[in-house]
Amino acid sequence: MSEFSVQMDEPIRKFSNLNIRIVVVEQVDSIRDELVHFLNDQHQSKCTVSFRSAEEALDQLPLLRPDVVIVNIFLPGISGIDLIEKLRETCPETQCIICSANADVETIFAAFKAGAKGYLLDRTPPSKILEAILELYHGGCPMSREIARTLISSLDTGRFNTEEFTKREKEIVSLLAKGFRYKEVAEKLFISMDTVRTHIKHIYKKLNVNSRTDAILKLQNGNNFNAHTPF
Amino acid sequence: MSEFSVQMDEPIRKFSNLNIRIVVVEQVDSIRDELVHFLNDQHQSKCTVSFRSAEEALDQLPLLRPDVVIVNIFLPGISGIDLIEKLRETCPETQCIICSANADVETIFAAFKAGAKGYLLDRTPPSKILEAILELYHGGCPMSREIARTLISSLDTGRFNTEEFTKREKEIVSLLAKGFRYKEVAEKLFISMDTVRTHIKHIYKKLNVNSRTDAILKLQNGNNFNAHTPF
DNA sequence: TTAAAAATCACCCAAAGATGTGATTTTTTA
DNA sequence: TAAAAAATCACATCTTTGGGTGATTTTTAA
Repeated sequence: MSEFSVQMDEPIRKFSNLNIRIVVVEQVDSIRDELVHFLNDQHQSKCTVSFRSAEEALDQLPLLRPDVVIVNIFLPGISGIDLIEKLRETCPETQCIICSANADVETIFAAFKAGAKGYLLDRTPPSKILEAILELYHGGCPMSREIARTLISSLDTGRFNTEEFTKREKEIVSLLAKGFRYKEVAEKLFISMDTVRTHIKHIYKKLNVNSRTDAILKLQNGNNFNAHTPF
Repeated sequence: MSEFSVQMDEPIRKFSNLNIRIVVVEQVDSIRDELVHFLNDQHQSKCTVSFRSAEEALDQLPLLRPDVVIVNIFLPGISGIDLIEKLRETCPETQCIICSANADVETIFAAFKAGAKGYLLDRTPPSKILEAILELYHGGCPMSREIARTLISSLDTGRFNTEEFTKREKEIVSLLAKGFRYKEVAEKLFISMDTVRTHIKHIYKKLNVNSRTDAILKLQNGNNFNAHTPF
């Protein structure tokens, strides 16, 4: 069995001749060469070019416009994440998979925010990288198991007991989170500003916070950490 | 080839006798029965019990404590998401996969926030559901391709041109976003509150906002919508 | 139908935030 | 090294927010 997050009713044509055009950006010669050779040995993929730094890649990629770029996060000079960030401008059709030894939430988010569509751990063997490429090519977002778990678990934390809120309070919380001023909330809901204030007092009491930002953080990230979380 | 987000250097033992204990919660008799029969025909899985509503499931599951529960999001009465939410208390070891026809970001986030560890589209055939179960059992987070794409793309949006900020401004933005008061920021950075104010003025000007919340929203969600976005 | 919960409003005060103007020192870079 | 950018601080003012107290009306649920 295999890898990556995939749409399940559309099996991947593992043995068809896709000739997906791939570029590898990896500083370490041995790793890069092994991967490039492997990809060229397969009938689904073709990797005629590779780079050892983001700078070189940025120079050439807009001309090459490959289907997929495999980027190591750790590069000399510009990082893999910044490279992906820049490629979205110059190579909008190209999809990127990032390879990283890091599996912390911050790095994962940074990579996906930058525009990566896949995230593999560094030690992933070439055969599995090819599977990820195929997965990506077919519309999925290939991730190492650990990455998927970290990502999904980071969404999990939150869940403040929003059931505690009344209907009106939920409306107000939602407007607060969008940045509306008390006055604007009042106008939107056709109630007085003092009433808005009262609702907010109740909301803050229930959330055990005392500022809008803390309330939003608590509702977004769960009971998590913010500046005023006592340790 | 196959499915789901997976750790790639630990191949799943597809043909071993795992006997993963599974429970299915699905309202539609035909779908439920087909899945249950399929799972019982496999040597890796065993599904001796199934329910057609969350209420029934909540009653029995704490006693059964299965390895995996397959929950349809659409159930009579309590929804699949709420069921998962409640199970985390009463069945903390049990892992849940949700099945849903919905593929919108809100529902996806709600499911994972509730504690789901996998998310499959409704039309997923039993054989693929089994693959998802195996994937989950091995520490992954199985998702339909479309789900993974929607989830990852939702992270992508943001990315305000953070390059515009100076080093100091980035520090201050980060503290602001965590809910620290001006005074606290000043103390943390060993500068005066007036200096903090000055930096924040510059930050707001660059972001073209005029409140902390709007700044955070802009940095989180990109140039997106907030209360004061002109239409 | 009665008690509880939710929603409404008012008034007051203090704390925090936003905005403007002006200025000095340090660091970066052309 | 000279100009530009970044970082620092001060003072003033006004707006917004947060918190306390108290009260009435409407809705919900026991």
